[in-house]
Order: sequence, then C-alpha cells, then structure tokens
Amino acid sequence: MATIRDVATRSGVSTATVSYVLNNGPRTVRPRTQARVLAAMRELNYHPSAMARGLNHKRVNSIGVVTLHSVQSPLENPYYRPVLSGIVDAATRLRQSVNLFNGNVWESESSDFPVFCDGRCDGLLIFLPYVGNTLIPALKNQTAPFVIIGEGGTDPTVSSIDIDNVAVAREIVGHLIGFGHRRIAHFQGADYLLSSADRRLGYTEALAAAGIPFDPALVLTGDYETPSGYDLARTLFETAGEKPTAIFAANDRMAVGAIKALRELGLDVPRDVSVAGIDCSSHPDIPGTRLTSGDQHLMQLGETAVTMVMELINSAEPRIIKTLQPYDIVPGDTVGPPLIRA
Amino acid sequence: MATIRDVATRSGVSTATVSYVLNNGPRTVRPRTQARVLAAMRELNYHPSAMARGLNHKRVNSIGVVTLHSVQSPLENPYYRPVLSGIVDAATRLRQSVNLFNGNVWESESSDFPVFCDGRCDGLLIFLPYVGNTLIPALKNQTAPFVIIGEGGTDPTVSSIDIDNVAVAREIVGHLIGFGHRRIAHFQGADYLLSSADRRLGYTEALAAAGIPFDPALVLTGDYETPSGYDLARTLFETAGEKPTAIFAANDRMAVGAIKALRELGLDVPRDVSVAGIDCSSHPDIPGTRLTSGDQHLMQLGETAVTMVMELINSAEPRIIKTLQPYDIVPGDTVGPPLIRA
DNA sequence: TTGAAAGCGCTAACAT
DNA sequence: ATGTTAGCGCTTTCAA
Repeated sequence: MATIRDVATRSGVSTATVSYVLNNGPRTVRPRTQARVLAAMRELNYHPSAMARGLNHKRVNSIGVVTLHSVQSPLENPYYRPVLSGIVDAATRLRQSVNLFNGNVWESESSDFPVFCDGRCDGLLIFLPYVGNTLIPALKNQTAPFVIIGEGGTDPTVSSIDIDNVAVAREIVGHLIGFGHRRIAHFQGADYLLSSADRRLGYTEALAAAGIPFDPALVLTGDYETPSGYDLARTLFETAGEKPTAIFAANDRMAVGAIKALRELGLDVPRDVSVAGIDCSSHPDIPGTRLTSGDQHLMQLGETAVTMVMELINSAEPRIIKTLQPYDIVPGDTVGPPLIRA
Repeated sequence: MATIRDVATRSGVSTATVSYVLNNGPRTVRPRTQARVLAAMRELNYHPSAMARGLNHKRVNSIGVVTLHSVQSPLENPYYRPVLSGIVDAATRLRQSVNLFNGNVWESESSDFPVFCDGRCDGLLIFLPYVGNTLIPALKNQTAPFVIIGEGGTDPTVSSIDIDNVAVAREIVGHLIGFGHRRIAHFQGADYLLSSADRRLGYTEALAAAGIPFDPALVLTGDYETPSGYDLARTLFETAGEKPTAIFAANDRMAVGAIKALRELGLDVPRDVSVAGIDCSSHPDIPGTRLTSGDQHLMQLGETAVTMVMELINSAEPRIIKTLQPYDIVPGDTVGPPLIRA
C-alpha cells in the first residue's frame, strides 16, 4: 500500500501538504499543487490508513453494537433484528460503519478485556444487559460513550433508551380488562432482565386500578422465548384450578407459544382464551393471525439509539441521556370478550 | 485512557516490557516483573489501543461486509439476512468482529475512496456486486483480500462463493417438467445480476433436454423483488395468448408476488398454475403455503464465506478461492400436475 | 532479564 | 504557500 510519504515524494511536496489536500484543510493549498498531489494519489492508488488517522484524532467513524445475551444469532431474533435494522440504516445515513460484537463470547473470554472499547469504535450500543452483568460496570471505567438499549432500568448513571415497560403493560392489561376479562394470567419474562419486573408491575397496577384481586397462581415465569410460552400455557391449562379467560404474555414470542399450546388443547383464540403480547414482532408460527400487542417501534428505537450515541460522541463533556420511546397498543385477532360460562 | 507509558511508569519498567507482558511474548518476562505490570494495568484500567496495534502489525481482527446494492435495509432482505446471520455466527466463533457497510452509500459518496479497505478490516465480503459496478475493479488494486458472495460469475481473478445457478435452475425446471408441465414461464431477475442470466440458461437447458420448444413470449424480466413477480403474473395472465401451466420464478420473492397475483385473479396454486422459486427464504405474504424452491442454504453460505476470507487473510501470497455451495430442491405445496383442459 | 529507540502512517503545531 | 518535525500508542530490533 502506498503511504502519504510515497505521495509526497511523487508529487514533490511535503507530507504535510498531502495531508492538507487529503482533508481539504485546515490549511489552504495552491490549486496547481493540489492537482499534482491528487494526481499522485490516483496514480499510486493511495488510500489513507484508518489506523494512522484514528491514532491521531481518536475518531474512526464506527459505532459498536454489542449483543450481550447468548442469542444464537441476533439477526434471527424478532426483537434484535428490527432494532439492528434501524441502527444500520441510521448509521449508514450518518456515514458511520457498524461493528457487530457478540458480547457473550467476548465477555466469557476474558471479562476484563472488552475489545469493543479499545478504540475501534467511537461509541457503543449495548443490547439488553442482564441483571448482574459485568460489562456495564467495566464500561463505566472507560471513555467510549455507550447507550443501553432496552434495559436502562433505574440506573441514572447510564444513557439508555427503552419504552416505558410499566406503562405499556398497564395499558395492554387495561385493554384486556376493557373487554370484560377479570381473570388474567401473566407470563412474565426471565428475571435477569429488568423489563420482566417492570411489565409485571404494569400488570398488577392495571389489576389494582380495576379492583381485580391479584392471584399469584396466575403469574408464571418464562424466559421471553417461544417454547416457554408454550410450556406455561400447557401447564396452566392442563392442571386443575380455575382457568384464566385471558393471558398477557410479556412478549410476543411467549404469546405465540401460548397460542400454539392453546390450539393444540382444542381451545380457540380468542373465543375461549384471549392472548396479548408486547413487541409487534413478526411471528411465523401463527400464520394469518394478527397478535394483539404493544408496538415498541423497534426500528425507530434503533435509529434513535444511534442519534443518541452520536450526540454523546460529539459532546465535549460526558453526559447522560435517557429516552423513552413512544409505543402503541395494536389490537389484533387474539383478544375478544371472555366466554360466559353456562 | 491510560497508555502503555503510564503502565510502564507505574510499574517501574520500560514500555517494551509492558508490551511483552501484554502479548505473552515474544520475549519472556520475569514472573515478579510480570505481576507488577499486570497489577499496574489493572489499577489503571488499561486497555491497549486497537489503532496503535493495528498500525504496527496490520491486523485488526475485523471483517468487513459490504452490501453494494441499494437494499433498503439489508437485515430485512430475505436473501441477505440468513447469509448475514451465518457470517456473524462464524465470525464470532473465530473472534472476528463484523463491520457492516452499506456499499452504495459509500460508493456514491466518492467512488474512489472505499473506506472499507482503509485498514479497518482485514478482509471483505462483498454481496452481489452488480454487473458494471466500479467497486470490484477498485478492490483488485488494493491489498485487503475479498470474497464475492452470490455473483462470482466467470471472472477467474476474484474469489467467490455461490450456488451453481445454472444447475439449480435446470433442476427445478426439470422438477416442473417431471410433473408434466410443458408450457413453463420464466420470470427472470434483473439483468444487472449475473445470476439472472445463469438461471435463465438453466431454464432453457432444461427445456431443451426435454425437447420442449423455447417460447420467448414466456420469459419476462423482473427485478428479484416481490412486486415485480406480482406485476409480471398479472401481465401474463391478463393479456391474450396461450397461458403457461407453470411459472419458474428466478427467486422466491418474485414467486410469492406471482402467487398473490394469481390468487387475486381467481386462480388456484397449484391446481391452475404451478409456481416454483429459488432461495427457500421466508415469505410472510403467503402464510401457510410452502413454496417449492431450491434451497441455497444461505446461512451455511455465509459461514463458508467467512472461512474463505479468513483463509485469504492468513495466506502468505494472494490466492483465489472459488466455492460452489451445494443446494437442494425442496418440494412444497405450490407445484402439482398441469390442469387438463376440457 | 530488561531498556532505549526507531518506526508504523498520519496530523498539526511551528517554522520559513 | 509550503516544509519540518514532534507526536498519537504500540511493537520490536538492537544494545546492555
């Protein structure tokens, strides 16, 4: 590869001049000289080294995206994918490249050596850090700014973007109550994610607001994955006890799993049981059925996350930005009035 | 950020020693000294700079992925996504980060300044370079090795991975012929992609092998996108002339578009018209229907592409690797025997 | 077993 | 308007 020296020699100027031509400033170069330099660059097929430049002005125009969870393949996950799409789109528009890291691999390797903050990214987007992870504390001790996606929680010392999990859960349970349901089960997410507790809180708040007594037997813990929703539904409907007329699953995948289980048990959704989730993600397992859900506008969320981290990067002093993404309750085919028992 | 100097000062050794501790060699360091250095690194929360290291040994452990086409969002594209998944998975396993570039943006900006080969990636994976693009020629003049995904074509001077487009098309058309079809339309892809011509060639070869005369009126040109398949099907079936009993679409998206159109026209698939595609990608537009298609094993293709580029990166002298990915014809619900006219 | 110092390719203050 | 040169943070040869 040709270096700036080669170009300088070839065009008979100093490296400084070449550099100024390269960057269109900050110094002005005589047009004739400039032309000579440009010609030399072309002839030598010269491309400035990102490494050398980065070493100087500490800026590489790349943002890192870390998926901390051991998600098999982030791109196949209905939550990650739209967010990532939004990130890639926004970053591209802003001329930033996107650096993907599968965090759990890097973390397990040597937890105190996060390659993604070794200068190859100007800033980081961290997906769903689970409760008790070691990355976030480590990240606080270094200079690359970062934004947490989906699990900012109550920590006021980190920048984050999320929906208001309590509110969206409250509203969607309210939606079920509005249809006349009083016996509503909740399939909550894994407890190592803060959102699980938040959505559960929204659920209890909605019940309380409607004067419906809370029944702990109706709250079952899953893990945000489809099979867990399936298993919980089977457990709930195959064992003895009074059945719920509706299920609020903490996300769409669990809701879809539940619907599959219910159908296998000969129950109709929503005639026999209503089901609602959160995410408005795609769910190929129940073709033709539109799940009642809370739309997090995940792509938009990814785009906003990029603008946030860019702001942090461009900001002189360290800052904390907290964003709550607006959401919408989207009625689908899976919620109806409760069945009146004979 | 602490530098290697800070660590050296703090532990009372030279920067050289710190470097050797950092890399576990090539020189051996006395255990006591090493311990002191490690302690200092920990205390200072030291992380070596990727830029500075890269500047020396020209290796950053990152592979670049360039999507040249103006795909809205690569992650939402049923061809790109599984390949990308495979890439991310394989790269992660090999401890490489993945750098995503939306090539058409970078290219349009200043076609002679490809940031993705400025040293921030050790090697590149290039998606579907269209015929006549300026990137590939430019890439040949620089040192970063690259592998072309999906459009290696006949150029023997570039490394590439693809399926045998002629063969897969020939086989799938053979599959249709096997059902008794003799009047088979072909919706071909955009002509700026080599695969379009290849698949079309496979189509004509299959016809020839079966002694079926080629009818140019049955070959229509789309662009690999769903709407084009829809439009072509409407055109074909709404205008006068003898209708085909089957359609071979050059990819699944066009096939799906065609099926939608046929259904709107009151035609049943496969009773009235059989339809086959290529890709085995997901297609939410025809829920419940399994499209007869040729499986390219796209995730696998992405994984193999990564191992290929890693081989090129690790190879001392420049090499060219050509890989043909195995494929399978996957029978679905959309192909049946032709309707016998009264 | 360790230190000193010369680069890697570029930028930008300091000269002229 | 342009050249000189001292770094950026690290690796590695050459010395000790």
